[in-house]
Amino acid sequence: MSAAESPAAAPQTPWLTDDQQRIWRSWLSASSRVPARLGHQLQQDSGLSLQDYEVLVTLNEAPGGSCRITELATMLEWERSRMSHHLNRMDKRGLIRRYACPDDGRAQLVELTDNGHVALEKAAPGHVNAVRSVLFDALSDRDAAELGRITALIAAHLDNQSCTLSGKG
Amino acid sequence: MSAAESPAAAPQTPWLTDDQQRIWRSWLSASSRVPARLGHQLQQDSGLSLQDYEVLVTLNEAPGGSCRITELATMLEWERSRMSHHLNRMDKRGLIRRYACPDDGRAQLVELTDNGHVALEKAAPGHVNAVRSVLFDALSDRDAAELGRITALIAAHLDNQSCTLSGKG
DNA sequence: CAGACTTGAGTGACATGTCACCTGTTTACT
DNA sequence: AGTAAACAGGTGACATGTCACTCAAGTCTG
Repeated sequence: MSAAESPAAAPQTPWLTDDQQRIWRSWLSASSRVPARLGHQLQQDSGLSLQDYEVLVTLNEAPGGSCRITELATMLEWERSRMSHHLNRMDKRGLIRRYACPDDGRAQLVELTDNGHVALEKAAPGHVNAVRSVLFDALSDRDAAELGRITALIAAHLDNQSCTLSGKG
Repeated sequence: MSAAESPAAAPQTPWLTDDQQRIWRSWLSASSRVPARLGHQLQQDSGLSLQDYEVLVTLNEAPGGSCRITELATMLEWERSRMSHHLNRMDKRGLIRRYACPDDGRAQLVELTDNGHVALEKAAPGHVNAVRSVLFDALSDRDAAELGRITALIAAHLDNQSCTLSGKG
């Protein structure tokens, strides 16, 4: 539901083909609805947002149970200021804790609090079920594998072109 | 980067397999980065957000150039209050206009202003190029078709299970 | 070492999205 | 008609995300 892919064709602009439009809209629909559904489930069942959950998981999996804020932001593909704001909120709720990095006076390390661990462990089973229910139950193993392969291609392509994008492709 | 798909397996909870985790994370990464990239391009080049653009396109394609607010929200898969807030903002910027529906005293119709049409026509070529550059340039025709087929399956699956989701899948 | 530059983190203002709730209209049922 | 339910839309409070900016600590270079 996003791209004006053909409002009275302009001179040099090749619009998307009908097929491409269909693909693009399916993608948009699925990629906005899946996280919406999962977010609702998580919020209902655990009082966590999908974002909270991502932070909890990433910290939980970090070697030593902690990592730098910038590192966390990189892993989550978030902007640093978003990370900072979100950690403030999670800090207030007692889910995470920050402390100075001994090796680098500029850096802060983040780790889960006990509350954070508990929240994650309570939320995880329901969330995993929801992921399966929303995504994997819809697909054969072969289709799921295809989806993984194709989304990996897209991600790799984004890495390559980095930020070289504006107007003309 | 989202799901804690195996923190010390709990009794009855089947976690995701390693393959499923990889698929899931590729999907998450691609589906969050694609709109981020497109949003930046659009904002830089046209001063429109991706959301503005979606509204403009949908209205532009609507038969008669106008439609009801709820109808618009349904097409965009947005909540109605989100629609309402966003239309307020776009109204203030002179992109859209609302007026009473003659057939139904409850309803409002929305349409593009001249400014809105101009903004869309200026933004469209760059956005289309960006979509192609970000998504279709990464994929063979066959892969793109596969992506369309699979995302359509996911969307259809979401339609079916509607909101029957909470905890156990 | 001084000064310029880079890096890690945070902040305030503002844009956007969600939730619970309100108002006015239409529809359905009796 | 009379009333309950459903519906269209809107609002305020609050959660979240972005942008431009600041500050402090490390790094590099003459």
